[in-house]
Amino acid sequence: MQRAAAPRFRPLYEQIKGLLTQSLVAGEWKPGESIPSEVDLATRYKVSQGTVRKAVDALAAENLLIRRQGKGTFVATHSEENVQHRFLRIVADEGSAVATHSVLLGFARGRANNEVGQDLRLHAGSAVYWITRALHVGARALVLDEIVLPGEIFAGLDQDTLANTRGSWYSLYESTFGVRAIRAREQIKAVAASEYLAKSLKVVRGAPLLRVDRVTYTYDDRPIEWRRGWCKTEGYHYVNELS
Amino acid sequence: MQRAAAPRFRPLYEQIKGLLTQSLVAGEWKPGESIPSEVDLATRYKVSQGTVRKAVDALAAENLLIRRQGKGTFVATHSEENVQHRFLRIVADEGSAVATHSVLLGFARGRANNEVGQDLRLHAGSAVYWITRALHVGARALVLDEIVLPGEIFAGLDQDTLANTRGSWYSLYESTFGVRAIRAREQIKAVAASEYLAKSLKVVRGAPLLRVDRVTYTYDDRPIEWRRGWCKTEGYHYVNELS
DNA sequence: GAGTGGTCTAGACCACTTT
DNA sequence: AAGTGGTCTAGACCACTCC
Repeated sequence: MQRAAAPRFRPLYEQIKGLLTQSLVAGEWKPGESIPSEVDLATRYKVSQGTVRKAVDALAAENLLIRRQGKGTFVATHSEENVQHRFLRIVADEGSAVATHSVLLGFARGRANNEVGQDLRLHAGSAVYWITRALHVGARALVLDEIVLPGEIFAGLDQDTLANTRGSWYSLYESTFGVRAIRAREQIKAVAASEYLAKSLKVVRGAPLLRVDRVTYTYDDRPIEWRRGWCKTEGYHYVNELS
Repeated sequence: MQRAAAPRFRPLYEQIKGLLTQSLVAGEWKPGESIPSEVDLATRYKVSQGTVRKAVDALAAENLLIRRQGKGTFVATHSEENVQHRFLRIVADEGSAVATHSVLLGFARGRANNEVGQDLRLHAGSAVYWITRALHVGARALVLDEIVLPGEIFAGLDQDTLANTRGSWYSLYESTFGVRAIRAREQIKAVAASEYLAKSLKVVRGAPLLRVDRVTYTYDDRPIEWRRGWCKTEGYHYVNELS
């Protein structure tokens, strides 16, 4: 492979990384499938195995690929057990993961308001799906979520599909709409429960709740989902590792 | 270098990483200083430069070392401008970093209670410093922190030192006590402001606050600091990147 | 045993910083 | 020009998985 004439130096392995990402976006290899072996990729791109290796390492570090010694390199998916809670940071106070199930409360087609439109980089008034759901732990509601999805990306989404989805919604996005959630940014505030929230979450009005805003992105930092969740934190908390 | 006979395979570069970490712990290279060049280290450990490289890469990924092309590899420090906010996740709603200064409110020698003792892995009743401070933005208090430090590690700590510390306390720990904060774990809840908190933060009693518990660790996962902070989130929020 | 990713080496050369 | 980290190569061999 020829190094592109560049005003600023761009390493070969980054170019390879870009080509691999393109193939991922184009769906050449689907979530859960294995990609070609390192030697095959090296042949294909006419570089050494070491260079392919560095590109794959970078994508694995970003959780786009998963390496398995002796088996191969696989396209990451949200359906796997071990990543079910990849974006869920709420745990019980004792530290155990929460087993939640989703209860659909509302589903509507609508138009993006200013706040959502800006976060999702949509034109004002773009068509969106506006969804409300609760996350239950056993019989008790722990989180109430408002979820907004761009109509263009999730065309044809319907209520029944969502109501029947078990596990993470991100695996649904992936399998049904070919949209892969890669990273997310959360903004957290403490707020007082409104009348409606208090009733839904069975707390007193004005009770302190965690409000978690999330924008989720796919490849190339393209936003695909807007969320606002209100979470009761008695017996539960939000965890974060800093380094 | 001879590969250690091992029941389970342990890569060479991990062993080198361990040796480098030992030197860091022992203080052979101090924060801000440069470590020997890759070729020097390769000679010293009798391995190839590539192997040293991989070990250094790993430590750089953990933020223990900082690589600077053309200059060398340096021991990370908390005094640098760009890492001042390494552990501070509170930002203004517009996204700009907050410029805070610390105001010391209380300083006492005491004994660890059960909760703190457990988190800091101290024996019940161990001597600790018990500190209260506020983080101000301009004239307004934004966060109220309770900070507990093990007496053994921070022997000789006094009130004036803390009161005169500008910037992150972690640089003080580093420079004065040789204790390097490496990583931290935070647990976040929404709580209602107590009488005392309401007065300190100038909010109404019962107002929702973010309660952020943090345990900070040094090398080998040894806990060095316990914190509980209460944070007002009007105009500010806690940010987190998920991937 | 064959195929995969993972480690390690030795050497060449490039990009960046300082002298 | 010298010294540092950064890239890239080619090849050998190791560890793991599956047939």
